Amino acid sequence: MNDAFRHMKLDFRSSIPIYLQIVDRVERMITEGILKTGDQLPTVRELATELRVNFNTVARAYRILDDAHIISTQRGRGTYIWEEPDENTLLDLRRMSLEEAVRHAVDKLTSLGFSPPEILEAVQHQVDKRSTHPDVQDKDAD
Amino acid sequence: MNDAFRHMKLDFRSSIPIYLQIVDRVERMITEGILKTGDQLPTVRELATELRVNFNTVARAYRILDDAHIISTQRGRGTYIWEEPDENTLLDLRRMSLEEAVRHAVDKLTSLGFSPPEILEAVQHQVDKRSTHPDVQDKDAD
DNA sequence: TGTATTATTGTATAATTGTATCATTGACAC
DNA sequence: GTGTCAATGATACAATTATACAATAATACA
Repeated sequence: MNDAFRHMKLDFRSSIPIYLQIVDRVERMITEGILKTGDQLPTVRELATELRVNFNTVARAYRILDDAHIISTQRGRGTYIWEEPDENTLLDLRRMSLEEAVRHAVDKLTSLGFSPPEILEAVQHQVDKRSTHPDVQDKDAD
Repeated sequence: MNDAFRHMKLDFRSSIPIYLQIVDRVERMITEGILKTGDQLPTVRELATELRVNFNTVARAYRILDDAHIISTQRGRGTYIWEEPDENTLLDLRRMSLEEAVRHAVDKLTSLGFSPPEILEAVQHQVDKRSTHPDVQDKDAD
């Protein structure tokens, strides 16, 4: 299993359900270029053992990612990153101004106890990542 | 279920509400060392049956203990004595929650056609605003 | 090869867990 | 009386787990 999955920590106390936390982690690994097109994900049972949850919980996360065409799960075969990941199609989007959106996001984060400089740094980090890992399409990576 | 819970007698005539009595008993079991970090508590329904009260009453007690970070209730999994996460885990979780929130926000905005530098600049703007006028909450912006 | 057998994969469904919401009860002030 | 409010109960719900299952792959053997 990809080492990145080993370091995937979950917060069992969070009000965010575990299966959504898993969805999030996988999406992030794709965005960051850790997972590429065609890569195999851990089996539901492997990942479940690693995370100490029931494999159905992992299966539920995979199911969501599958519905969103981010991954492709095949009974008896395994789970793979979808051939043409297009994360932008996954998001239910609303129209809002940039200013407004940013203000809301920053509001939310400061209310969670993050300081503005901290937030700025995180955004900087995100933006950097996007210029370092632009649309990776490496089919023969395995 | 831990035997200690079996001997947990409640006073239904007391003016002290049942849920508070339960809170008290659990706290006592912890200070007495009967319950240790990570131990699983009876399910709300188990304990409710044992004490002959409605399971919502037990749930209410558990909720209070959960808010106080004495126990950790997890839907579908059960209830456990709180384990204080070590410093590193805390920092990890905090960092992850920030990263994920930022990633989602940036995802959303780029999918709306804003470029990363553009987003970064908007955030910079927001952050500046807050450090110059820390009290103002920009009431009329929506 | 071909095929039977076994192991491994994800899937479907029901049971178990805590949560949210509203209804009922009972004590108490007026 | 009756209005109010906290405590408790009833019910429906959501997340997770347990179990049995079906599809695919891997293996053994003729």
